[in-house]
Amino acid sequence: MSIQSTIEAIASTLPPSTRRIAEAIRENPSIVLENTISELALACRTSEASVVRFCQAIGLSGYSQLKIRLATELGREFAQFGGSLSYGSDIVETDSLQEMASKISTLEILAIQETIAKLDFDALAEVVSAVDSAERIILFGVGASHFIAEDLQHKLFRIGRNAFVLDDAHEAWAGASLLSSQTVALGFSHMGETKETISFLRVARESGAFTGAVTSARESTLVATAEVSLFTEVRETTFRAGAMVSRIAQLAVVDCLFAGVAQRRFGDTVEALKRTRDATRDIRGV
Amino acid sequence: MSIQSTIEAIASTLPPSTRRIAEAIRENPSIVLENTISELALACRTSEASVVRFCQAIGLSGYSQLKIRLATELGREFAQFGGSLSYGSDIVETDSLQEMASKISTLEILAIQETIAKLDFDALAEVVSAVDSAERIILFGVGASHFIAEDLQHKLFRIGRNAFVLDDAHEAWAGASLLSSQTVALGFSHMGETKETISFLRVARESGAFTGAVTSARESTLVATAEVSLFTEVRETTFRAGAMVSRIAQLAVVDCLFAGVAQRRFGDTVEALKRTRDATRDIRGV
DNA sequence: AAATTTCAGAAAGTTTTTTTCGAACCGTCC
DNA sequence: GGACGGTTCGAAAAAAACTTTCTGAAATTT
Repeated sequence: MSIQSTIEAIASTLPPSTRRIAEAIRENPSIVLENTISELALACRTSEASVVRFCQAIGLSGYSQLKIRLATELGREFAQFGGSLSYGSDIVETDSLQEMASKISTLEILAIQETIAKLDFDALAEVVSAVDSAERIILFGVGASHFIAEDLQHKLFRIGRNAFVLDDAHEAWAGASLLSSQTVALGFSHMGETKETISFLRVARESGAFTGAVTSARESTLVATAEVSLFTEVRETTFRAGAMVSRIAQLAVVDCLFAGVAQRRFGDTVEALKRTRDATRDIRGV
Repeated sequence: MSIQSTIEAIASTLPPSTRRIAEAIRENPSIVLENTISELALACRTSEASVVRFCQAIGLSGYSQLKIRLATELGREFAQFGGSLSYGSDIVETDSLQEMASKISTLEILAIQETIAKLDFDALAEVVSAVDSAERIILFGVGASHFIAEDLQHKLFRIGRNAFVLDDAHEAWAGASLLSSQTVALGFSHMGETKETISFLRVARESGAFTGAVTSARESTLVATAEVSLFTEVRETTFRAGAMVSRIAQLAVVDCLFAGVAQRRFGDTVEALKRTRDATRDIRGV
């Protein structure tokens, strides 16, 4: 994982003095290359010691390491994007559409990268197995997470899996209570504390279904309720409209899940997708 | 001029001791990043002073400079030759989950990048204006595109816009025929040839509504029907399950559109989103 | 309110880099 | 051959940069 995304990732968990350093680097990474540790410390109104602590916090041995790693990374970035990458800054009133788009896309890209980088593939394999062999797959999510559930349902249906999205809490509980061991129940909730989704998973689990959660909150009730959890990596702190970014990350996870199932069932995703695509082509005009 | 070619150029003119350093760096540039000046000096059977003299000979102030400049340069090289290896390979039967996830995420990231890079911001501004001032916003999409429409509807609703998703073709035509100039109609279709969506936009346009399309097909009937079109960039060629990638790109466009509208209406997205977030927090349990 | 933990900076310590300076070397000229 | 101007070179001193340690302050918990 890149240094800059690591900084992004843990910036919010850092204590004030150390965080100022993270902010400064986020705004202008080359500050590290152009300044000594003392100068950077002064610029951040802190001490050299804190800069070293910061370096260690992001997994590096010290400031010299940071210099080299960041230099490598900036060189790489420059080659790819021509130097026009703006990490992390928040959307403000005066942003042009271009600036806004660039910020949003950067954050979305970052979210996908980090989510995939940190994805627990053992957990994913478990869920894939369960979904692959289940008789029914019940999906549930409220609000924005509802669309994620629908998206997955749509895709699973296309490869012949019996996937359902339950639309409201009552239906969900009723449905959940009828589940058996041949059933997989997946709950989607960004914050991991949506009451309905938690209840849904709890009832499903009590009925003997395999239960999985997709969320960004590792320490949440939802995670405690589910047998297996898949996590998205989203930082709401830097960009306040985190809903957009969160959803993209969830979709990335869903895509991996789907691809895994599709691969198992068809050896190759191609055949199945080609088949359904041919079918949908018929109902389309010219 | 790059450091490495400078070294190449003057190596022959250097005195023996200094030249040994040039040779060593030419053979393995990263030796500079991994060693201190003393270690490098030792490895070249010479002294620290000579290393510094070498640095000055190639126009740098000292060894630290060399480290940073070389790191940047090596990073750039890697991005050009080493970083692009995993691009474009298709998902195959034997891929592990990790490989698959990496491929999917790479393609999704690529799609976002290219879509935003090529986005027509004048067209976006037009759509933002229209959505901002419209009395009603009607969205329509079939299949996977339906979720995109729903997603946007959800978001627009949260900032107080009257956005609707029409669920089937009949409803869409009935709804579209009642539209007025105070209405915005947006149609979503990945391939741009979905019959229902085209009809929807046509009827809407005939009724005097402002019509927009979001699609990846620049030469499509949908684009011809709509007043303004926003395009996604998706490389179907490399990855046959293009639906996943296409959807992510569409969402990225939708996010920009939404952010633009939110910014206009509230100056800053923050307040509106905070407000609705507070509201939804109430209905969540612990 | 006391105890504990966390955080931050001063200062000491260490490593790394830079500079200085004199010795060795080399070719040239006397 | 030996003195001389020039260059090259490395040892060692000096400076700078970096890291570690320690202590007091602040925040948090008990």
